[in-house]
Amino acid sequence: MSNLGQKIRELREEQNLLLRQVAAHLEVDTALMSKIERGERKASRQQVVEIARFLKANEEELLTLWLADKIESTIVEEPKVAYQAMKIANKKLKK
Amino acid sequence: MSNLGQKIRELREEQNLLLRQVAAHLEVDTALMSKIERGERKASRQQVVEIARFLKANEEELLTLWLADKIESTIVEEPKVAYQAMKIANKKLKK
DNA sequence: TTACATTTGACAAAATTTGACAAGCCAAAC
DNA sequence: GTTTGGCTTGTCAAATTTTGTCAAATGTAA
Repeated sequence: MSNLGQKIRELREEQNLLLRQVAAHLEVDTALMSKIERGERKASRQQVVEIARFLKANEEELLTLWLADKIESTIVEEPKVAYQAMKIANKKLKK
Repeated sequence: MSNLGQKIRELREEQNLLLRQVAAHLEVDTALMSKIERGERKASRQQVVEIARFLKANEEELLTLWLADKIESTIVEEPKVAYQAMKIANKKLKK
């Protein structure tokens, strides 16, 4: 399960909401919502924003998890050089 | 200029090679090679491997720069949460 | 069994990426 | 000032990847 998906599921279950209800608010199929929670599909940025609103979560926090997922899926194929590449990217970030 | 592109250009110029010559070895258009060096197009993984061979460079080093470029382009749109997301991704990496 | 929530697989539609081609720019040589 | 050669740029079609739906399957509680 992805960082974001896990968080969404937690929030949703805490509030006793159904996948169907969250999906309805995003105007997407329930199946897609299921996939997003399980990390089988990535949510779009706009979807993350809407999910945050609907689940009364901190938007920035969800966006952080969403971006972390993206980074993870970028590096996962290159474990050998991932760490070093992260270091380089991080350096640029600080500028 | 991208991390990888800059490195490729340095290597190529050190060896007094023309874009056209490197392009020929990859069997791509010179224009594409130019774009790769300037970071306007991403090289494929296989292309990076071939470039390393042709320019007698360390393959792992070039792959590192190539991955760093990918990470950078992933995070650049979300500067606000990028640092924190990197931290999360990095944590996962260590496992 | 029924009813309902979630998951799965297959697929079409949509979006993004890739690379070629042609035309353009620039400097050096003539 | 024209030609030459290397590099760059814009555009576009093709290829690839991603997205989201639908139908069917699975799970689950009553």
